[in-house]
Order: sequence, then C-alpha cells, then structure tokens
Amino acid sequence: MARAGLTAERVTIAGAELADEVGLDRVTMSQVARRLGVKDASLYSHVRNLEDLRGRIALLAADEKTVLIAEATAGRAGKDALVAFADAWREYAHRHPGRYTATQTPIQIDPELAAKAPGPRRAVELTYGMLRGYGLTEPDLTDAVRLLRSTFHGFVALEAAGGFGHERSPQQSWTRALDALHALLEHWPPSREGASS
Amino acid sequence: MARAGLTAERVTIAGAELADEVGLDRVTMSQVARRLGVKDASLYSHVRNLEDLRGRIALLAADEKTVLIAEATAGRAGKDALVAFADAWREYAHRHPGRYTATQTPIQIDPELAAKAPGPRRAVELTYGMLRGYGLTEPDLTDAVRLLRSTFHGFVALEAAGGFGHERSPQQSWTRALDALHALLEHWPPSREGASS
DNA sequence: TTGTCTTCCTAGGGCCCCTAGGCTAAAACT
DNA sequence: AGTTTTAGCCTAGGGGCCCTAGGAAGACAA
Repeated sequence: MARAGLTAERVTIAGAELADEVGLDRVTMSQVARRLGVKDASLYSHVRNLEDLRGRIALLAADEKTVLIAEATAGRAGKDALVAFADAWREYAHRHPGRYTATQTPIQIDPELAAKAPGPRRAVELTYGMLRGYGLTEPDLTDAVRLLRSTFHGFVALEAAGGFGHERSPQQSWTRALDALHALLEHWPPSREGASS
Repeated sequence: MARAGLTAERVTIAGAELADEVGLDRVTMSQVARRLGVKDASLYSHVRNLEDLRGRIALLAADEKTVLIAEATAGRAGKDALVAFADAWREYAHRHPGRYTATQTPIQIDPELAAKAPGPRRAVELTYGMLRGYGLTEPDLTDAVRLLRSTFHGFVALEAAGGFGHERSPQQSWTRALDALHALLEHWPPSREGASS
C-alpha cells in the first residue's frame, strides 16, 4: 500500500486548513484523516490525540501571526507601527478564523513542543518594541500592552461573532479605535490612586 | 416511573451550570441528562438539539449579565458608571466562565425565542446610556461603544485564556485600563482623515 | 372510569476518539 | 544484494455522544 507521507506538520496544516474552513470546533480526527486520504487511526502515529493536534494548530497560528506582524511593523515607528501592527493582527484573524481562535485557547500544549516555537515570546517582544516610541515605563508599559492586546482581540472576536450591527462598518470603527488608542498612548494618564473624576 | 419535572428552563440552567464547571464545549446532552437524573433522549422533548441548548444558554447568560450591569450602573454617571459597568461585566465573566463564552458564540438562535429575550437590546441601551455623559455624538458614539465592548471582552477573554503573565496582577492592569478609557472618552480625538501624527 | 396529552423510557443507527495488534514499504546494515 | 530493523498505515473493536422512532405510564379532564 503506497504511503501517504504523513508527518506531524502535514497533519497540523491539514487541521489548520480545516479549522479555517469549518471552524476550530469542527476539526475532528476523522475529517483531518479524510482530507489526507488516510484512516483516522493512522494519525495517531504523528499526533498524540485531538487535544495535541489543537495545540499544534495553535502554535502554528501563533508563529504565522507573529511573522506577519513582524513584517508589517518592520521599519515603522509611532502611529505607523501601531496601525501596521493592529491591521496585521486583524487581517490574520479575518484570513484564518479557525487558526486565530486556536491561538486563544487556554494553552494546554506539550511543553517540549512549545519550547521550540518562537511565536509567543517573539510576539511579546514585538508588542513592547512597538510601544517603545511612546516613552512609557513599567508598569505602565505592561498595562498598555495588555490594553492593546485586549482591544485588538476583543474587536476581531466581536466582529467574528457578529457582535456589530450593520449600521456602521466595522472598518470605520476600527480606524477610529486606532486613532483613539494612539492618542491615548501619547497622553497616557498618570497613575493616581484615589482620584475618581 | 416518577417524573423528573423537566422543562426547557431547567434543562438550560443545568446546561449553564455544567458550562461554568467544565467549559461550554464540554456541555453535552448526555452530561446534562445525567445531571438531571434522566436519559439523554428525554431532553429532546424540551430542547430541539444541542445547538438549541447552547443558544438558550447564551440567551440566559446575556440576560443575567445585562441585569447585573443594569443594577451596578443604576444611579451612577461618568467614571463611576464606566467602572461599575466594566466591573460588573468582568465579574460576570469570572463567576460564570461557561455562560460568558456562550454569549460570545455567533448567534444561531431560534428567532422566535430570541425575540422574547430582552438581554441584547437592553444591553445596547445600557451601554449608550452610560456614555451619555461624555457628550459624544454619532458616529463617534457607536465607535466608542464598540471600542469599550472590544476592550472589556478582550480583556476577560485573554484573562480566561491565561494570556497574561504573572509579573503584574490583571486587576491592576484592569484598573489602569479603565482610567485610560475614561480619559480617552473625555478627550475623544476629533475625526481627521489623513493625519498621521 | 375513560380518553387524551405529555413525559420519560428503551432501542438503535451513525459519527467520533482512541487503543491494540498486524502487515508491509522504506531505510539501515552487512 | 540480502537481511534486519524501523516506521507508516492498516483493520478490528470498545466506548461516548447526538438524535430519531416508537412504547409505557403518570397527569389531567370529562
């Protein structure tokens, strides 16, 4: 019987493609096997189980997303960098919805596998680097990074969930949100404990 | 055979409890039936199928969350209202993680059922009402609402996914994010088309 | 009491996850 | 080249889940 030339990576890619087409929660071992022209039991030589496959898809996606963001922000600074970063993030989520949702699953990944994936670490560096120009210092820097990531992720998640009505295009709201975040980063409010207005 | 007194609502509640305990994606008809001391086939007299059950959980959660936010923001204005709104949102997500994720699924709900659920409509009204004090006008108002919802949702989603390291408590970042958003709403940048810095 | 409605049951088909064990193509060694 | 070892893919099968079909037995009304 001719061999199919399976490998953990090919299985992961097939799973990622399937995730983008039908949604991450519809990625099953059987479907991935069918797409590869193979019986489902054959996959278990390359991938531990479904959860492992999901983790691999998540790592793949994190790496891809990080690379795109790195390319988009290379050589840019200030608002240019912010917009490039955010647009690359959002575009990845649009282009690869299944992969993107995989990046947001509580990480339950084989540690040894995760160790050789440069994605997450690099993503953190990129975000901090992008903010360097705004002159923030810790702990404001960390807070700003978290705010940006929250907003980017929240926006594309709501967009994907159909959370925005049709009265105004998401693109316009997105552009304005980036304007607003840029303004906010330039005038980051000083830390005051008990002030309320 | 003694009757269990099932009803669509009781089934939904059991599903919601299960979702909070083990995660929404682990809510199965069989598990819900087991929890109710009933065979799984019995549920289909009250709920059309698993997708329908998920939709009902989503509506239940949306209503609960809206009520909590309404109570929290009642009689408040300005930053007080913003913080109360955001804290109620985040607390609901923490207390009911499964229900909360249900609210974020692309809505695939029986329209007739959705029509009698006041949650979504009321939630929109609440958000716009909270922002009234900042004096924004359309379309800035819509953009601001979307930015806030994105940030709130993104923050709790990243928090739930373990997306924040341990170097700084999420609570502190959350407080600072609300400070920042409040400042942003008070000085919402004017709409300028081609300006870049 | 009798009839009707509803609730819950058992039976069963189909898909999915995963393990165990076998066969054979491909690679490694002599 | 011939032989041994490795590894890829297979079939068989158990268990769980979703859902439908049809039956039995409470609850309720006449």
